[in-house]
This record gives sequence, C-alpha cells and structure tokens, in this order.
Amino acid sequence: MANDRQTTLDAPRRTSDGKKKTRIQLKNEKKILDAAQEVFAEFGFHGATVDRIAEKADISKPNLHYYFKTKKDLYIAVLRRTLDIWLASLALLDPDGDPAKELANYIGEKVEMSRRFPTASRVFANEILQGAPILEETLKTELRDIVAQKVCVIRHWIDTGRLADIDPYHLLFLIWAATQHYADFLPQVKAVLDVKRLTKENFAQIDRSLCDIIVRGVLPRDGAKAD
Amino acid sequence: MANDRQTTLDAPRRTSDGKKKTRIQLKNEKKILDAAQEVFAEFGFHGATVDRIAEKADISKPNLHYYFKTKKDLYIAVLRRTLDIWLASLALLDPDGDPAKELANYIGEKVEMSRRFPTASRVFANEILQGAPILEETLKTELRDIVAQKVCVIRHWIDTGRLADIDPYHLLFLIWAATQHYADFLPQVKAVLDVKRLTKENFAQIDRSLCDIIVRGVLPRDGAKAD
DNA sequence: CCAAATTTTGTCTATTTGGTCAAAATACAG
DNA sequence: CTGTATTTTGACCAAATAGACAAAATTTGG
Repeated sequence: MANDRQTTLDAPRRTSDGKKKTRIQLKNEKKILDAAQEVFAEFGFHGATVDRIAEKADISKPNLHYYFKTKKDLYIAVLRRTLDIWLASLALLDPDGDPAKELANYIGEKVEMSRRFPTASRVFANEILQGAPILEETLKTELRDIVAQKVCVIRHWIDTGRLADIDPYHLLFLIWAATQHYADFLPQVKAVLDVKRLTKENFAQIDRSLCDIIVRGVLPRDGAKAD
Repeated sequence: MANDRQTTLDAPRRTSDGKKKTRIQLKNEKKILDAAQEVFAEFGFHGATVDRIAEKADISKPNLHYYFKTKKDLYIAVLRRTLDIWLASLALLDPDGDPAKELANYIGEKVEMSRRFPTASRVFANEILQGAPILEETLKTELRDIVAQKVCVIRHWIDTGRLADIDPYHLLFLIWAATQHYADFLPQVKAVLDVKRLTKENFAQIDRSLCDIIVRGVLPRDGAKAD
C-alpha cells in the first residue's frame, strides 16, 4: 500500500472555535486522516475500526479521539478531503478549449488520479455504494451545481457543432465510471489482466484506450457538421 | 427497495452431503439469500448484521444459522449467485455476429441488469472494493478465462477490420464500468440528475448514450479499412 | 397414528469495539 | 523556571453482535 500523498488544500487552519491550530494539531490530524483514509478504503466505514486507524496512524486510541470526537466525524473529515480533490478536478474542463483536447485532458487527469490516489477513490466509492448517507446533501448541492455548469459547456460544444449530439450527463458519468474503475475495481482488473500490479505503462495504455474510444465516440462524424 | 427477482440458476438441489433438499430448505434458503443480498448490498459485509438479515428474511436468527453456518458462508453463497449472473452475461458476445450489434446488445444487457438487479451489482462491487478477499481466486480463474476467450473474439473483429484497433481488455472494462455505474453509484447519479429515481425511460436513454459513444468509438473509421 | 427426522426458537456467551475519564506527561508563555 | 494549557495514556465500560445449544415444535414416512 503506497502512502497516498494528498493534493488537497490543507485542512482548515483554525479549530472550530476560531483558535489557531498548533503545529502538533496540524501534524497529528494529517497523520490520522491519512491513516483513516487507508483503513476506510480497505474496509469501508463499518469494517474500519478506530483501533486499526489509531495503530496505522501510530497514535493511541484515546489520543485519536482527542482530535476526532467520533469515528463518524473522522469519516466525514476524510470524505470532505476526498470530495475536494474530486470537485477540483471537474473544474479542469475549459469552455474555451478544443473539445477533443479538453476531454482527453480531463480523462488523463482522472486516470492519473486513479493511479496516484486510489484510496481516495475507494473511500468515495464506498460511501456512494452504501447510499451516500453522509454525502447525499453535498451531492445534491455542490456536485450537482458544478456538474450543471460543465454540462452547459458540453452543450455549447454540441450546439456549435464541435461535438456529436450526445447526452452531456451520461458522457460525464461514462468518464467517471471508466476512469475510477481502475482504482475501485483494481483487484478485478489485476486478476483479469493477470498482473501483480498496474504499472505507469499500464496506466498510459489505459489513458490511450479511453481517450481513443470516448473522444472518438463523441466527435462529430466527419463531413457531418451540425447545422 | 424493489425485491430483485433472481435470474440465476437455482441453488444446488442437493445438500453438500448429497441428500435431496426439501421444499422447506429450498424455500428458506432462497428467502435468506434474497434478504442477505439486499442487506449486504446496503451495508457491505462488515456492516451487515445477521440479525438484520434474519429479520428481513422473516426468520429467526438461530434458524438462519441452521441453513448457513456462518455469516461468511452466507456471504459466499450470495456472491456465488451474483457471480453466476455476471459470468453468464459475458457469454452473450457472439463471435459470429456483427461487432456493432453484438457490442450494443451486450451493453443493453448490462444496462438492463443494472436496472433490474442493482443489489447484485452492489454486493459484487463491495467485494471487489474491499480487495476481493473471497472472490480473488475465482476472478483469477473463471473470470480471467472467460474474458480471455471474449478478448479473442474482439481481436478477431479487429484483425478482420470490423473494429478499430483498440485494446479489447480495456473495451470490456469500459463497458462494465459504464453500465454498472448506474447500479453502484445510483445515489450520485440521482443527485446529479436531480431525480428521485431512474425510470425505464432513463435507462433507455442511458442505453442509447452508451451505445452511441462506445460503439461509435470502436468502429473503424469510415474509409479506413484495416489492411 | 406414531416414531424418526427435520425445523424452529429462547436463551446464553464470548468477543469486538466505540467511546469515556481521570491522571500523567509534555509543551509553552511569561 | 514556573504555572498553565495542551497532549497523551492506561484502564475501563456499555452496547452490539456472531454464534452455540438444548429443548420444543413441526413435518414426514411407514
């Protein structure tokens, strides 16, 4: 298990009652969050035990509870971090760019995220799979809004004849599903491909395959410019 | 929660020591398996409790243990059933058919499965997400073999110029990921689309979108027949 | 209808686990 | 250095839960 370095913004620098966080707080909270992410990813919320997280974070259980009141609080904190990465990546779709390049670029970013931060993806997947009890509200607001925005971008590309007339929502779902598959379903992928692990080269190949199929699938047919 | 009827072959009709199963056995085992599938899908292996499964199956806990010795045994039985559906669907790819039609048909079948049996998909997803502790061996044998077979079919289509030169493995992963997404990530899909549930019409639209993009993405370019 | 086999249940137990608490240790400001 | 605030820990508890078991109820074959 590689130790996924986080790309997220740092955690809030002040505690809930407005005080500045000490260095120790910052350091330990990160240690705990990293450990928790791995454990939650591997066992899911229910399967993860506070003891195991504490052990992995190399900290005593009561000390962990000093930083995160309950297991659920800790879970929420991990999800929040994960979601931030997730939402940020969506912003990459640039309305002013070339559709084919933009989509290929987005796919590339998502593939890279599955490669570098598989545990983040898995924690997220686990949460959704269980019905998104924690994230439901956020999905219905933050995510929905950002997606709606990007859907407009894609619609614009379609309307100006630079993209075939496909459903923008399902295109996004397709990209998410296809790319996250290599983090969430890694054991299956490895089993089928008969490899011990996926190398950088494997991921490069994945990127090429997905771009090939998806981008080609959404470009307007040659000589069939939209009216 | 709709009560997913199973398409699988019935459970083995004789008990492990070769005796014929009674009607009561058959009926209760099915009741328990169905209940277990729902509960495992909703909470994962760790989150599922035997009590809850027993309650949902409308049976006492000791009685449940009479049929399935341990929670793990029950989990394995559910997974086995799920996997059988899964493997069977792969067989649908007919080497002698038209590639575009075959792929579209397979996608359609998979979408339909996500619509009708979402809990089966979720139990499976959960197992893989947790590292496939139970299914690992099966994935490395049964699944790998069947996939290898189908990959040959796709390669043949490519070699005869009826399909673009894409990686058959990643094409299959793409189809799996895209279709199962609508079962496994349903809460997210619903949140983003801002709907209470996905209707048959929604799934028809999903089928169309996926076929559009994927099939178009893998067909050879017009006028660019392979040599 | 009866005896044997099967099925069902009430009760109990051992273990796991999330979380508490008061006291000890440590860091830090003046 | 000293007193205060922060951090850490050992010991503990209550709830949840997988599973055991023997006895009771029911079904079934002759």
